Amino acid sequence: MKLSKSIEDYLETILLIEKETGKTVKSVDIASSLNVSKPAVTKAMNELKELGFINKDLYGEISLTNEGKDMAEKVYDKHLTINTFLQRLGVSKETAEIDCCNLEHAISDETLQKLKEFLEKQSQ
Amino acid sequence: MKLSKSIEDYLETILLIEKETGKTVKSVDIASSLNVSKPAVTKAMNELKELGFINKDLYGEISLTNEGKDMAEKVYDKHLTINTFLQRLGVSKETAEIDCCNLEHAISDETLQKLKEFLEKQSQ
DNA sequence: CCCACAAGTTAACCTAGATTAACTTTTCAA
DNA sequence: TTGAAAAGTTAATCTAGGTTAACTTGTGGG
Repeated sequence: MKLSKSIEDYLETILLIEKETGKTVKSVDIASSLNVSKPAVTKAMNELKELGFINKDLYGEISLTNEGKDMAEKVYDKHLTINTFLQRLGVSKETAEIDCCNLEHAISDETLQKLKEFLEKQSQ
Repeated sequence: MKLSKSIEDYLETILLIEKETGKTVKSVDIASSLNVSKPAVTKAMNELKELGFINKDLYGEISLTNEGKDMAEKVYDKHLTINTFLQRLGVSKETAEIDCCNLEHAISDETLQKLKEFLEKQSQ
């Protein structure tokens, strides 16, 4: 299933807030984390619920379903791999963090795999 | 100046058609090359003209201005660099070509520079 | 030369993903 | 316990970048 950049960003953000806080996620935290408005979050959450990626009822808090968690972990894994790869290449921490947020939505599984292989070879 | 992915794609396409044919470019060729409709090209050309990147009058043919050519070359350079880099990493020709079309719009100048340095080191 | 078809444009519309304004619901501190 | 502030939702709107349908303009072969 190919998700939009936007939807991937929401999924990833929910995962990160869950990881950080260990709690269910509030809409307002997603909004401030992604720098979007509250209604933008409401709409995105409706879509994520439709897709079966989150549990949420009206005015309720947000948590990832198993399927949602899988998808979010996949996106976040790309993020981490690309970030590490770029820094290994000599890109600054700051630029690597910015770039990987964009690149993570544009990279194929095959290429991601090659990045991982490169990193493994390097660390041996 | 930060251009949209879409505008970058149009610029790059015009450059490639110019390179291939050595002539001015027809709207219909851009449409078929990018797999978009003719009206989509008309709109994009209006925007590119506004931006000073192409010369064109109503019902006329299309050519890049110096500024447009610079921008287009910059995008195409990213394309080539990323393509070469990915293949050097072991990514298949086919996937490299697909991925670099997406990645070229998402990568910073700093990261591009590091890719180039990597390729130079490799070839020494 | 002329007209049929190719090329280009215009208008109306669609979708995704945002926004602001105004409303409803929830929560927590006095 | 209650009411003000915080959180969430709804409605209306915007923008970018597409589409199709219908129109206008350009052009080359008979």
